[in-house]
Amino acid sequence: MDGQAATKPENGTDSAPDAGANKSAENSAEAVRPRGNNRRERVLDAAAYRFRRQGYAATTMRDIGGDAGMLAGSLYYHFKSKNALLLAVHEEGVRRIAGAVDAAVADADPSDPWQRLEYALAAHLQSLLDGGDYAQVVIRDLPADEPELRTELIRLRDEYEQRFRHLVEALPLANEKDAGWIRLLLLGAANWSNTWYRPDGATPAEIAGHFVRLIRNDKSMGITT
Amino acid sequence: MDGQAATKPENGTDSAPDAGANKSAENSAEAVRPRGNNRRERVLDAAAYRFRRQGYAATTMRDIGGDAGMLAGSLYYHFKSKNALLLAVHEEGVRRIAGAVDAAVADADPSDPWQRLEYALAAHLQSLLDGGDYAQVVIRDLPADEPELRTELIRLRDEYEQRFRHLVEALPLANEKDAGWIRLLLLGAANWSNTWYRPDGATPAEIAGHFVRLIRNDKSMGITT
DNA sequence: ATTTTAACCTAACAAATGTTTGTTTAAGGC
DNA sequence: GCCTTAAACAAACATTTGTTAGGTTAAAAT
Repeated sequence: MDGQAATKPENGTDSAPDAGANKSAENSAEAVRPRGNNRRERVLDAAAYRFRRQGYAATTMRDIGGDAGMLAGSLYYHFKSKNALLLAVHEEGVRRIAGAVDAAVADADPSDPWQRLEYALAAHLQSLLDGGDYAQVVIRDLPADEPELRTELIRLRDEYEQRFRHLVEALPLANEKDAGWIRLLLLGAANWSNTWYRPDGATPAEIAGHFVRLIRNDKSMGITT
Repeated sequence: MDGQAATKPENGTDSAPDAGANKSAENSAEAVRPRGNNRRERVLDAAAYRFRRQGYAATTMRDIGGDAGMLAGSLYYHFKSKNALLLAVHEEGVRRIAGAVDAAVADADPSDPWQRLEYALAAHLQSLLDGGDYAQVVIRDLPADEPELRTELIRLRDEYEQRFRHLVEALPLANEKDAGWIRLLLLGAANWSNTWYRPDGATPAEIAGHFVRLIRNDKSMGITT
């Protein structure tokens, strides 16, 4: 009984990220040449996509494989375990969001610490809300089991948030002790924003502007020009 | 026949919430009379405990059963499914945190909307940080699968947060449009606080005080007395 | 043409999962 | 004493899980 090809996954039931890349576009060397490790990127994209929507525990290797256009077992050619996949997503996420924030800060007026903070917060929000799934996973997905992995992921995130610690400490505040609270207030509200953010509402830059303005008020003291 | 008692879980391997209630205290009617539905409460406590630490997806019915002092199958006498357990934890959590906030607001000066907001935020933080596991689950655990359940859980939380909408709208603001941003800023930062909160640091009331003060500044306009 | 190798598939494994079914225990009412 | 019933157990169930082992394909190197 049974045994008649019960499982036939073939390709994902719902192509999530972009499972249609190997069509008939054989112009030169893209679809017909999986020689480069561009498939690993697809796998990572699929993992980030699923981890963001369902969380780590609720995501199966078959989910990821389906989205990446391969079977679950094939994933182990690119990553040695599910944990390794999560770690890779986190690392890439931190890389992206940190790069975005650094670039935004570099664009700001070096003599205006409030603007620097606002630009950084806007980039943080942009990465989190409109940017891909990677940043979201970094912020939200911290599995409780496997404490070693958890420690490593927290270390990655703390290293990133260090930037905001410096940005806030550079503010001209009446009470320097407020720096820590301002950072916790802004970063916490930002990291929570995905629960209420709507693409048709305020943009990340606008949100950052509102948040910074609310706590700025007249707290600045120097900066006369 | 047989009866070698292969599996003998008896009581949890690590008594998590408080698995030591049926000792030898048979004073009148507690340990010897499981007639009341006091076991259901233990099950709910265990579920809240696990859901908070591991999240919904990573928690197994055997985990909960172990903590509650029974086998996984026995849980189905009290709750008809794992989803039902999560829903019950959410309902109880909303009941508790809403009750705490309402009580705190009732204690505040009715003519001082800033104090009312601060007290409410303090109670919210207290429930979230020092209060049991229920409130934490309400805030953090929203499983993505089973959209019906998710919708119901979000409805529960939104109903609760409605209180803050009213509290913020009662503030004497220079720009009324800021009410929404203030609510998102404060509530977001509060809901994120469990990632950095340490019991030996600032108390929930102190945290609420700092947060409210940071955005208050001189935004108030009425309230001369 | 042959070999190599990156990339993937097929097929299974053992363990864990949520849940169900039938049975047992013990307390309380009659 | 018997009967009812709340509460739990014991044992399985059908899937699903992460992971592995060996086979297959096609492009690249020799």
